[in-house]
Order: sequence, then C-alpha cells, then structure tokens
Amino acid sequence: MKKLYEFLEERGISPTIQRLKILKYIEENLKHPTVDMIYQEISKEIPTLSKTTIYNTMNLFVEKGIVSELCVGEGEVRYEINLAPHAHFRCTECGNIFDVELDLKIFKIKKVDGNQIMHTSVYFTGKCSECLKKKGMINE
Amino acid sequence: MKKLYEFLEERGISPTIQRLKILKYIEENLKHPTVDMIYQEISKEIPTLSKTTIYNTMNLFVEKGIVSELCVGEGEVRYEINLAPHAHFRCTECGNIFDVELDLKIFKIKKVDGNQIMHTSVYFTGKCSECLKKKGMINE
DNA sequence: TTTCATATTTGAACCCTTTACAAATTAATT
DNA sequence: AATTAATTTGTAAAGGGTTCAAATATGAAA
Ligand SMILES: [Mn+2]
Ligand SMILES: [Mn+2]
Ligand SMILES: [Zn+2]
Ligand SMILES: [Zn+2]
Repeated sequence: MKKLYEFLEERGISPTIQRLKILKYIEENLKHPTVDMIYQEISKEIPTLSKTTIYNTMNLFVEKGIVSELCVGEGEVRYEINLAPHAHFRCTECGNIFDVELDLKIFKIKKVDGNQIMHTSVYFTGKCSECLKKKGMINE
Repeated sequence: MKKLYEFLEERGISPTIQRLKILKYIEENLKHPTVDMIYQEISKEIPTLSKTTIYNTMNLFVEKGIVSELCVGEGEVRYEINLAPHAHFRCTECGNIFDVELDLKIFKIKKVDGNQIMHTSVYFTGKCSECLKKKGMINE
C-alpha cells in the first residue's frame, strides 16, 4: 500500500483512504469495471462511502492520466488502468469485456481529413468463446 | 414520399405519418442525429408527436436493419441510414460527427481470440479541421 | 495543542436519456 | 357499423451521472 500512497503523491493527489482503495481496486481488477461495480466492492470496506466519491475520484484519475475511460456501447462508462492503446471485445451474452491484442496500426494515425486525432477507440461486440461453447453455437 | 412509403411496406412496416417523416429526416440528415434532434425537428410538423414514438421507431428501424445505432462516446446514441461499415470522427469542440472513409480492413475481421464478432466500432475524437482553423490551433 | 483555513467526502436534489405501461387514437377486418 | 388489432401518446419510473451545500477530515500556523 505504501507504493500506491507514493504513486498518488508523486502526481499531486492527496492519498486519502478512499482514493487508495479505489486505486488498489482498479489495479487488481482488469475487468474494466463500472462506477457501480467499484462502489459495490469498496463500500464493503468503507460502509459510509458515497457513490459521488467514486465519480469524483474516477474523473480526477482520468484528468491526471492514471486511468482511462472506456466506451463500448451500452451507455455505461468503464475504467481501466492506463495502458498502451488497445481494442476491446464485449460479449453480448455474458457482458464481459476482453482486451484484444491486435497489432493495430490504426492507433498510430494522428490526423484524418485534416482533423486532429486525440483519441482512438476500437471495439468489437459479439459472442465470446466461452458463451459459444456453452450454447453449442460454434458453427464456423 | 411515395418511394419512402413503398420502402417501408416492402419491409413489413406500416408506413404511418410519423414513421415516414422520421425516415425522411434521417435520409436527408447525414449528421448522425440523436433522438432529441429528430424530435425537435419533426415535432415542428407534428406538434402532438411524442418522444416515445421516436424511440419506438428508431428501435424498430434498427431491428429491421434500416438504420444503424452509433456510439461515439459521450453516452449519447446516434443514428444514421445503414451504410457500409465506416469509421467516425467526433470533434470535442463543436460536437460534429464526420464520416471517415478510411479503407479499414479491420471491419472484415470476423473472429478474434475465438470470439465471434458481430459488429465493429471505430471512432476517433479530437479537433476537426474547422475548429482548428477558427482557433488558429494548426501547429503541425 | 489549539486554532483556523483548506481539501475532501457525503448525501440529497436534480438533470438527462431511455424504457414501461396503460389510455387514447388510428387503421384494418368482419 | 361494430369489433379487433396496431400505433401513438403521455405519464411514470429506472438508471447513470452531475451539482451543491453541509459535514468531516486534513494540514499548516500560532
Ligand atoms: Mn482494456
Ligand atoms: Mn456515419
Ligand atoms: Zn460471453
Ligand atoms: Zn469542430
């Protein structure tokens, strides 16, 4: 926990209990959690936790470049530790979101039609291998 | 309008006034409008129009494959006439959404890591050429 | 330690998009 | 015309997210 403490301090963020637990959670949880998922978990340890604090903290972390926001449809915002740009796959059956490690040169494009690109999002939706297995839906 | 009438009938959709106006609007408006934008416009012609009808109709059109839903962040759903898969650019300054005609072989991928891909989404965000011009922000 | 100023957290109210649902309207059948 | 089915409408409600002021914790100064 000392490491997380310093990690925040180095970035000019007061390392409060709430922020440390949240940071620890998203560091250990690579499932691209929603605010609600984070809240459900951490409120077990901090019963007085407010959901507003999660929203505040996530916005702060995004500003500081610690985590990145993710939009894969469904109108829910998801979060993950900031990594190299990568694509995602969302299963419409189980709802899980997987990292996709395709070597996508698309992430290197910085300008298109004169427009300056700041961020690139690539995601797929469909049925994941597990759900295909369970349902015997492997056709091709 | 006769053409739109037949267009709906051929697909087993009763061509009501509301549906015809909505279809006409998204056919002429290639700006990827939101439900609210569609509502604001068409309620001028049909003052009794309900926003629920827009939601119903857009869901129906999506089911029937007439239009496609679009998610380019910001948690707003947008719609456009169903076209060949293409990428989008959303300007964070003016909010406009542009089609991006890159020849992306990524749309041809049907399977990744054993997951079956049903849909692929690619979008960029940043500052569009117009906004760069207005602000004298053209650096590179 | 005590005091005071600042930062953070909390919880309630609120906004916005979308869905649910039942009543009202319209269209189609008999 | 009468009955039935489809569509539209309007209200309520769900869900995610923000705003804001009061409560609490933090940290520096005295
Ligand atoms: Mn990821
Ligand atoms: Mn488009
Ligand atoms: Zn799955
Ligand atoms: Zn712009």
